Amino acid sequence: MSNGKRATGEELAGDELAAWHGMLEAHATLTRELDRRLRSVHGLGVSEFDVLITLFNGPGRGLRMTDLAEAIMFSPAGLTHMVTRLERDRLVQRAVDPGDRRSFLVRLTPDGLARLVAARVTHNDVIRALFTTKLTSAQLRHLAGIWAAILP
Amino acid sequence: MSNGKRATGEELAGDELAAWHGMLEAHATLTRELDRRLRSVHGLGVSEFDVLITLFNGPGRGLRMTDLAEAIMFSPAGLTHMVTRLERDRLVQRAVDPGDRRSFLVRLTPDGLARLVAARVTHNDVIRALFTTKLTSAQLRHLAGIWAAILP
DNA sequence: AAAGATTGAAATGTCAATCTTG
DNA sequence: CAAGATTGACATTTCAATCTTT
Repeated sequence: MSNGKRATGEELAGDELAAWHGMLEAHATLTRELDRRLRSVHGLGVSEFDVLITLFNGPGRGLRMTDLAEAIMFSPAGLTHMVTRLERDRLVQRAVDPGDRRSFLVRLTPDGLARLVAARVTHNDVIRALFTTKLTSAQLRHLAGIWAAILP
Repeated sequence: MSNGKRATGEELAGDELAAWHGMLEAHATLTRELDRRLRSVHGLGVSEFDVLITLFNGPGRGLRMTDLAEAIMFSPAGLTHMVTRLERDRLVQRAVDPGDRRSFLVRLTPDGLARLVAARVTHNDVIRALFTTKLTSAQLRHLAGIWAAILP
């Protein structure tokens, strides 16, 4: 019984340990390299890229602060700080939501759109080079199923 | 062609996108919950736990700063700050390496060992509850193989 | 000079408290 | 009062520069 699942209280071992530890290592390795490349080539960190791509995919290239924070798994305060930086760099713009004046709509500026489009190429290249092209189609399919089973 | 791998320059889509995005979401979700639980029950964050468990697995319950930093994927400076905090809390102890006086050996104290042993139960319980028990044995095996294919 | 480690400054993100609008 | 967002204080981690030993 050197592999497989164990009972509560026992140590993680075998595939259980490899599955968990592998995710930690893979995540750290991939996001660090992605961050390094995005930062050196485009002056954007992974977090900044996530904001821009999420806005890009939103209706009208924009989103409310709350919805944006939820989408990228940021705290409200954290997002405020980040958007303040991005607005200073003229990549996004805030405007009061006419429908609910408590809300701010964040939108990509033309500069932000241009930076995003350029960075997206690097982003996808890195992910393919370090991740998806190292896996078979079956492995990619399995992985998608695994995340679906774990996430609510 | 709504699934599978794409050529360079194209957008991530289908299983490729699900595999990548799923890892980001799963990692964030799992490590946050793990951190919350470890912190509230044992007063340890995930990073602190990683240091303690890595020392525990080291020869003689200790490691050199450099080797410890490498094992937990920390920068040298980051590890120095962290070990300073852990030493203040009497969970680890630094001592000059007799063999090479540039090095410091970090060791678990009795307090550190006790905290680790207690926290490890919570740690393993959370990982099983949120992760490994939601997957079949085949999925765990696939996952282990996937990380092996990606990591160098 | 190179390796091991540390120091202080800077960047990033979270929490608690607060302000405004619904 | 609840929801949306912000503010300031704090914790954590990294980078560049530095110190000591090999």
